[in-house]
This record gives sequence, C-alpha cells and structure tokens, in this order.
Amino acid sequence: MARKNVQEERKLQILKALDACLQEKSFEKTSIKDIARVAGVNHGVLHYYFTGKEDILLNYIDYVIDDYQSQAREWLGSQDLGTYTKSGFIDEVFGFINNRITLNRNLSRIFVEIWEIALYNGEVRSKLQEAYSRWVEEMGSMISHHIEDKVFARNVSIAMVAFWEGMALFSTIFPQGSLGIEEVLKGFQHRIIEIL
Amino acid sequence: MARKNVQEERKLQILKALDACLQEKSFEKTSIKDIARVAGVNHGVLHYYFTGKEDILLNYIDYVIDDYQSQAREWLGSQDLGTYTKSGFIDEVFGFINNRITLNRNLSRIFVEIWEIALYNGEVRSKLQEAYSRWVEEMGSMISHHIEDKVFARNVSIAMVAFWEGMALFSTIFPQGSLGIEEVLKGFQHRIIEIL
Amino acid sequence: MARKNVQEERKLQILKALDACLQEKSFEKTSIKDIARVAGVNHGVLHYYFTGKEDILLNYIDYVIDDYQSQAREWLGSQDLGTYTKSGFIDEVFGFINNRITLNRNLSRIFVEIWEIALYNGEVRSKLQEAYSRWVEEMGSMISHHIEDKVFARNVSIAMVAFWEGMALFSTIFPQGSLGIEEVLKGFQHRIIEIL
Amino acid sequence: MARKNVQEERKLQILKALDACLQEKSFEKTSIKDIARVAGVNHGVLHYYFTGKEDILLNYIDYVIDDYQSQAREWLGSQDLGTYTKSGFIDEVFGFINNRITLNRNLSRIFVEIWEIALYNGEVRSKLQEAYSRWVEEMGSMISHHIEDKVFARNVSIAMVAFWEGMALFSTIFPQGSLGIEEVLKGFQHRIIEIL
DNA sequence: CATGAATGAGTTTTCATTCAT
DNA sequence: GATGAATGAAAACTCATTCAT
Repeated sequence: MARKNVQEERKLQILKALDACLQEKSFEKTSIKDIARVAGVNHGVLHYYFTGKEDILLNYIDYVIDDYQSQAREWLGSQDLGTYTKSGFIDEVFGFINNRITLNRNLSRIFVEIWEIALYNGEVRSKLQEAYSRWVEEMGSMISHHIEDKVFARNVSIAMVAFWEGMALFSTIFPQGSLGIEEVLKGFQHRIIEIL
Repeated sequence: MARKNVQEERKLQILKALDACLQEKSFEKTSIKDIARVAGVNHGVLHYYFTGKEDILLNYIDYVIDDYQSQAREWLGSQDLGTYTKSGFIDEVFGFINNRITLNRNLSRIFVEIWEIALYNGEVRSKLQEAYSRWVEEMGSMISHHIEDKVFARNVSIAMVAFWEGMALFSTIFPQGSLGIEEVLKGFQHRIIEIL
Repeated sequence: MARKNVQEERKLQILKALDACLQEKSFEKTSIKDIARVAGVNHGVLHYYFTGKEDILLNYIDYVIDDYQSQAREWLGSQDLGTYTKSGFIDEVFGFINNRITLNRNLSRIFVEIWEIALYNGEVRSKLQEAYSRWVEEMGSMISHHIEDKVFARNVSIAMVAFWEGMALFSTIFPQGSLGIEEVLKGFQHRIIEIL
Repeated sequence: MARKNVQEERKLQILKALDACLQEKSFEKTSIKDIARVAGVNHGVLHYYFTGKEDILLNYIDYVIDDYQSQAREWLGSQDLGTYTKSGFIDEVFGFINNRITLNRNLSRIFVEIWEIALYNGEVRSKLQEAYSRWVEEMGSMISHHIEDKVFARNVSIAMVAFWEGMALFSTIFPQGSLGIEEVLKGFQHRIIEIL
C-alpha cells in the first residue's frame, strides 16, 4: 500500500513536471531530461515509472482530461441545484465553462498542444474523441430541456463546444484583453437562453 | 527580374514541399532532407534560399495565409454581387467558408499545426493575430448591415470565427462523417440569417 | 550447513536461469533483471550472491563444464565395461559423445557463446583450455590402446575433439537435418575403428 | 564515378576499422564511436554511410567472407595446375587452407565472433550457411576424384571443414604452440591422401 | 549555384550497480 | 536477507548546419 502510494506519487510528480514544461516548450522539444529536471528527479526514474516518452504523454493526457472533468463534477456537486431555475442553471454552467475552462489560458495552451499531437497520433486522437463526445453529450442533455428537436439539440451542443474551443484557441493567440474574448463569452452566456 | 522569378519559383517549390510533408509529419519531425526530397532538390539549396529551418517555416506560414486569403478574394471577385440580396450574399459567403475553409481537412490540419507552433513562437503568433483580426473585421463589416450595435456586430463576428475554427479542429479529430460536422455547418449557415 | 545449502541452492537457481536466458539472447544482451525474472527472484539478490554480472558468468561456465563432465562420468559409471570389446567400447563412447554432446543443440549454442566470450576474457579462456585439455587427454588415453605412437594418439585425439566441436558449431548454424550432420557423425562413429 | 569511389573507399575504411576493433572487443562492446575513432572519422559519418550498427556488421561479414574467398581464388589462380599430380594438388590445397585460413589467428577470432552473432541473427546465419555450403561443395568436388561414393565424398568434405573450424577455434583458445595445432594440421595434411 | 560529405550537439533509452528501508 | 527505488554512465541514432569542390 505504501509502495503503491510512492509509485503513484512519483508518477504524478512527473506528470506535473511535464505540465509545467509544456508552458515553456512543445512536447516534442521537451526532453526527458527537461521533465526530470523540473520534477527534481534523475532522468532514469522516468524510464523506471514509464515505458518511454510516449507513455508519459499518454498518461499525462489522461491526467489532464480526468483533472478537468473531475473539476467539472466537483463544481456540479458543490451547486445547490434546487435554487436554480432551469435557465438560471444553464447560465451558471456556462459561466463555469467560460471562466474555468475556456478562459483558463494555461489549460488552453495544453489543449492546443494536444490537438497538434492528435494530428499524428491515433491514440491521442481517440482520447480527444472520447472527451469531446462526452462533453457534447452532456451539454446536449442539458439543453434538451429547452429544445424539442433532439437532433437539433445535439447540433447546437456541438456548435457550442466548437465555439468554446475556438475561443480557447484565441485566448492562446491573442494577448489577454486584446481581442475582447471575455466580453464575447459573457455576452454569449447571457444571450444563449434567449437564443434557445 | 528573370533571376528573381527563378528564385521565387524555387522558394515556392520548397514551401509546397513542406506543405505536402505536413500532411504526414509535424513540422518538428519533418527534416530539412524530407522537404528537399519531396521538393526534388538537394538539401543544401534549402540553406541557400532560406537562412534555416525556422525561416522556411515563417515563409511557409505567410504562404499559407496569403494563399487562402487570395482564394477568398478570388472567389469574391468571381461572384456577381448584383444578383444577391444582402441575406443571400451572406448565405453564399458562409457556404464558401464552410466548404472551402472549415471543411478543408488538409487546410485545417495545417492550421492546427500552426496554432501549436504559435504557442511557443511569437513571430508565428503575430502572423495569426493579424490573419484572424482581418478575418474578424471583414466578417464584422459584412454583418454590420444587419446589426446596428457595432460592438455587438464585432462580438458576433468573433464568435463566428471561433465557431468555424472549433469546427475545423473537430474535423481533424473526428473521422469524416462521424460527428456530423457538415450538418451542423449547413444548419448554421441557413439559420444565421434568422438569428441575426 | 543448512545455510550453506540454501545459498548454494539459490546460486544454482540463478545459474540455471542464465542457462535458460542464453537460449534466447547473448550474455551481453541478457540483463541482470532478465536473469532475475527467469529465476523468480528480485534482481537485488543477484548482487548479493555474486559480485557482479561477470561473476555470474564465471560461475555459470564452471557449472556448465562441471555439468557435462559429470554427465559423462555418470554415463561411464552406468556402463558395464565387461560386456564390451575394446573396439565396441570406443564405438559406445563415440555414440555417447555424438548424441549427448555434439548433437545437443542447446549445449552447442551455449558453447559457441562461451567461445566468443573467451576471445576477450582470459579467465574464461583458461577454463576452456582446461576443459578441452582434459577431454583431449581422456580421449587420448582411450585410443592409446589402438595406437602405439603416443604422440600420434594425442594428435588424433585433438583432431577428433576439433571435429566434434566443428560439427557442434555446424549444428547451430544449419537447420536441423539440412546438412546431414547426423549421418556424418554416425559414419564417423562406425569407421573410426577401421581408420585407427 | 569519383563520387562512387569516395563512397566505397570510406565504407571500406570503416569496415577495416571494425576489423581492427574486433581484435580488441566483441562487436557488441564495440561502439560506433570506437569504430569511428579507429577509422579516424566522425561518428556521424558511420550513420551517413550505413543505416545503423547492424548494417555495418552485415557489410563487414560480406567483406570478410568475400575477402577470404577471393584470397583462395587468387591463390588458386597463381598455381600452375599442370605441375601437380592429383594427390600433390590436394596436398597443396590443404597446405594453403591450414596456413592461410585455419592458422590465421586473427581471421579465426573474427569467425568465432561471427559464429556467436549468428546464434541470434538469422541474416548472419544465412551468410554462414552459404559460405560453409560453398566450401563443403568445393572440397567435395576436389576429393571426388579419389572417392567414388559421392555421398561419402560429401560427408568426408563436411567432416574436413568441421575439423578445420574446430582447429581454428582451438587456435583462439590455446596460446600459440601450446596445443600443437600446427603439428596436428601438418600430420593431417600429409596423411589425408592415404586415408582417402 | 549545386552537391553531398562531414560535423557535433542533442535525444531517447538501457542497465549494472548501489543503497535505504 | 529481501526489496525496489534511484543513479549515472554510456549506447545508438538524428539532424540542422557548414563547407570544400
């Protein structure tokens, strides 16, 4: 048990080190030794806990996706659903996504990196497919209370997620405040109810 | 003058070779020799025409952005503007963007690659800022005929471009036909008029 | 005493594991962890029982040589010497060597491996010198009943051992049955008497 | 043409460097940098001319086998066949093999090394099969003038080659002069005629 | 201008060995 | 005695870049 914890601890430490590295360099340009340096461990350790650089990447992507999904679940759990009207709840959800996901620049940078890796790596692509499919589904089930046509609801859900990801992309390209991303998101958040 | 043209010809040949390479591998994994092989030239000439690998990249990005912008201009020039109502014209423009830009998988792959490079390369980021700013502006001026509030028009324009880029991203992540990207875009194209 | 036996038991277990490993990989490519895995022990214990990888090798070679020499002694002990004519006995001995030593492919593989190690390792070379010297001597004393000239008897003995080792080598190079090694050995076995 | 020659020259230079290295260390322990150092070239060059370490090995083995086969052909060509009786010719051939092949310690060391590599490398094994098959065939056709039974002639040929290789092996294991290898070979050379 | 041989820094990976628990 | 985490040296290999011809 203690052993297992040490292992998991070390693995996490390495994944967090990669996370930090990716704010500076691309995964490709981040060397195993870079990650080891940031993690404060010997580079050999990384090969002890992972089978190779790709294995680190795959575990890292799971970690990132799990992390933001559990953040979402956690937030949802902390909400007192009884106090909201349906529309009010959607407004809250959108607010959460805007501020914690889309406007989280560091997270967005990571995702742009992952998108690029997915271009050439089927396993990574699968992980993204799954993550986005789930997201689309959950948004769809939420707005389906407002839209009868189920197909249309799903399409709207896809469009919304695409929009958010596009905005997240812009947040990595434009300096903070320069494009007015925050205003666009806020405007969208408050009008979506009417639009639906 | 002739000399200049030969030089430009050669450069273009190299940039097109890089374009082909990027459908197979990331820029990082594409070697100078890969590009030279596809271009059918000796790898030494790449260092004659460009100062280094990064210089090739920078020129390539200019080439890609110029290329799709001139495609757009060309398409616009080929349209007989007199035959359209305002709404009809917007519908046509959206159709063009959907089919020629957003649903152009090869182009989308290139852009995902460029987004990632821009994360860590300020010069590339500047090029993207400029390109997206211009796009947002042009869309904005187009829809401003339908929306009085200029700030709102701009925000809608940003949202639309973000949406398109998000959809382009999805087209690189999901296998063709699996997410229903085409339907979402078509639906969006025909409803946007009403929404505005 | 019991302690000693446990230790010897463990050592033997490790040497047998190396034996199994050498059917798959060269000694150089066999890692300490490979041996430990096959032995079913933690790799740390290998450094407890032996001073290092080379020490394991040296002990292993002793084990292999002892093993096949004791096999020979054991076989000899099981023979009822009284029932044989001198020539008949030689025929039996040759049959044993052919079938149990020379045609023992696994053993031959091990020896090819050891020959190579001996090229660059004087200690291993010494062990082989001793083993082959003893073998030559014993064959020599056996055939000396048929050959008066002692020098010639020794030379014939050397030639025979060289021939066997050459045939053993061929058995590792050629697929079973492809060269006709068995026939050559059998023919040699039955004619040697006449030749002598 | 000049280009080709430079390439072949360099390749040969590298193969000869490996040859020198193998007198000191096993192929496995010989690093690419070792070879480069002995060849007096940058280690990158080795990857320029060969696809990897194994490619160097394979080319080296071809080089060694070709080399000693062309030595044999050259020697044969230099002999005035008219001056020999059949038996006298065989005596000469055996003398050549004894002195230039079997007693060539450096060559024998190389072959012991190659035998070991062949244990785990099918491509190398094939090369040895081919080389030994040809050798056996050629010896067989030579002695077939003295032996009517073709099958027996072939078996004798196999036995002789095996014997030579066994003696070559002994020359790498025993210090020069200690076992009396030279005498055994000489005795064998002069008696083989009678035996046949 | 074009060629391709050469350089050398940098990367991932393997592994014998050590050592604290 | 046993365990497995950690170390660090050394390996093969890649590749942008340089430069003599």
